[in-house]
Formats: sequence, structure tokens, C-alpha cells
Amino acid sequence: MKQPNQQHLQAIFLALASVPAGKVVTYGQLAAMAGLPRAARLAGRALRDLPTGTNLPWHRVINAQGRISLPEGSEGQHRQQTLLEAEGVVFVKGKINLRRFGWLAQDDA
DNA sequence: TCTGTGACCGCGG
DNA sequence: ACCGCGGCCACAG
Repeated sequence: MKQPNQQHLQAIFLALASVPAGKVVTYGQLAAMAGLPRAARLAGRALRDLPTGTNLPWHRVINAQGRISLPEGSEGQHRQQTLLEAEGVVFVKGKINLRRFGWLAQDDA
């Protein structure tokens, strides 16, 4: 019997745990950090399956457009934005400037 | 084995 | 800047 590849999810969670507060990463970057370059969707699935009371910084993961990937107006979306703002992340018109808050993307201006 | 689905990504129009 | 389309990876039926 074949059970879900928890190895990959494990790697993703590990990478996620290494993301510092006040910084964010995209699903694609997170997957890459976990050693899965083209598995952005897997990262998304991993977070979706994540339990509610997890201690992992799931909220520091956003899409490549600098936007929160949860349904607009959903509770999760609002909670994620609130958590990020509490860490100092700034939203401009619903979007985050990855140049400033992206962990891998070094800031400049 | 083949088809459909998803907290994604990047390119064009 | 918004929308649509194809591509990608892993999983479920």
C-alpha cells in the first residue's frame, strides 16, 4: 500500500520553519528551498493539509504575485494578512512588495 | 492506465 | 493591470 509522500511535505515544512518573521516567500521559492524546484503546487497542497493549530509560520507563504492565495474575503485570508502585518509586513493595495519583504529577494530601494 | 483537480507560475493578449 | 492558457508536480478516483 502506498501512502502519501510525506518526505516531500516534510522537506517543505522544514524549509517553511526556516523562514524568519517579517519576511515572506512564494510557494515556488518554498518548494525550491525544499529541493523541489517546480513543485509550487505541492507547497500549496502541503499548506492546505496543515492542521489549524500548527506552530509553523504558514502565513509567510504567498504567491509569486505578492498576493495571498486564499479566497478573497475568507477568514483565512484575513487572518494571514493580520499575522503578517503584526510582523511588520506592509500591504499596498492588497499586495506585498517582494523586493522589501521577500526573504530571498534582496531589498534595494 | 487515463483523467481530473489544486493555498502555483509565467507568458501573452 | 486584469484575464486566459498551457505547463508542472503529486494525488485521488
